[in-house]
Amino acid sequence: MSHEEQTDLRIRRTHKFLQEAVIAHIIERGFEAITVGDIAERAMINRATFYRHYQDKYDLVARIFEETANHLVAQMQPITKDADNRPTQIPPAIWIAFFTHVAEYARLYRAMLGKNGSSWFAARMREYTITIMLDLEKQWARQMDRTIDPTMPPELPSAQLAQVLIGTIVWWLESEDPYTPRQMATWFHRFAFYGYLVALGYPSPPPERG
Amino acid sequence: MSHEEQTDLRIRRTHKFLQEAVIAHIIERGFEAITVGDIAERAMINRATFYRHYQDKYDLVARIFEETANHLVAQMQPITKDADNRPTQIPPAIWIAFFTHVAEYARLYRAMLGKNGSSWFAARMREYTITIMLDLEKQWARQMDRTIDPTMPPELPSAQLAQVLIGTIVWWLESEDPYTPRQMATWFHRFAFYGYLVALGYPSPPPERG
DNA sequence: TGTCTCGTGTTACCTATGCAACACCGAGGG
DNA sequence: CCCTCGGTGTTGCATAGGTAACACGAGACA
Repeated sequence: MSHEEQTDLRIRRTHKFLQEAVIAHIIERGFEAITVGDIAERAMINRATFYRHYQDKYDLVARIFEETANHLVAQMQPITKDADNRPTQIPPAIWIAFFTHVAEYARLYRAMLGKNGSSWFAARMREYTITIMLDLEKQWARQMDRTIDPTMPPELPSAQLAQVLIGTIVWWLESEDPYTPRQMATWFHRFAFYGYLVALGYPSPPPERG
Repeated sequence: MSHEEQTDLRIRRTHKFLQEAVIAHIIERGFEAITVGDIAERAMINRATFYRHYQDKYDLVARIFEETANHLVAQMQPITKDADNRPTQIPPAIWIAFFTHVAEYARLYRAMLGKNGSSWFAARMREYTITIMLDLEKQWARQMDRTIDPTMPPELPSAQLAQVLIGTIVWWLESEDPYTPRQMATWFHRFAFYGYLVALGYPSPPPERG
């Protein structure tokens, strides 16, 4: 964050324009048809400069998701524990923000995750979500007492959660009905997080509020 | 034009972003309230870089108009003479393009030319229109035979034309009714250009078409 | 009155980017 | 078969731009 703020203005500009350009192109023509030259031209960035920042177009798209995800996670700090030592904010505003982001770039995510999408992107998104959740678990473990089944692979709940998240998004994007980000956040959270918290060792799911 | 194309990509970017930034700020907050720092920050351009390209915010806005005007003039080349050796294309498509541009940046021009506008901008716009018209007259003079009243100051018709143009724009922007750019182009041309051409020495106004 | 803040211009130094050229590769196409 | 063509990825050099600092002037305000 503040780490991001103090990078050279030119670098921030370059990242921004390349990201906007590739998103626009994905929406218009799909991902596979795009060349690095297309992206660079639209972004008004020299192609050589592209390679100084990203390995290829896959790297660029992957980092777009990662950066927004990081941004969202950074806002997750206000998660606190309630009187019973359980996470509050249910469904967390952060998930509403996340689904709002997905809605905003619906055509992008549909292009990347849908039937003609790039499977590497779904895989990458899953991977990254897992690492994020593992990090968050460590923070929470510091904050709360909980007893974990020692035979359970520790990354399993995160993998399950990531899978539910992507599945929810795909279903949403292909759904006919215009459900709101808040609805999706609620339903995702209700389904995924209670099982997730129980899997992590919380004896009973916290009550729903908000 | 091709001159513009071969300038350094960074310079084109910088100009573009500074121009977009100042226009957005003018529309939002008016011209006088803006500082160079505001423009630079919004454009993601360092303030020092601003001064490498423009003297101050006045210079920037003036050049925006001048560049669009130059662009429009460059498209005026297809003006030809008809069988009677008079300019064709009436009302010229170029004036429709011009009023379309004004419509697009209506809030900008309203802010700059309206009652609370900056009088220097109107003056600058008038000046620049005059120089453009004088240049065009020279080209036409090469192409056509015409007899000019030798006692008439040669820049007067251009000054009159510029004044009519600005007056037409101001009236349009403050008008309640949504006249189209084509209508405005027609009415401007009908009023201003016939007198203009006669003043330049054409014995009779060309017939209306298009 | 002094000084504090804010906007303006300007400068010296460093760096990110543009540009042009290059080799490489895979897909067509004669 | 060779051959072009388009896209990839890389490199050396020139330069536009970022950064931080500076002096200056014009209010605001005690």
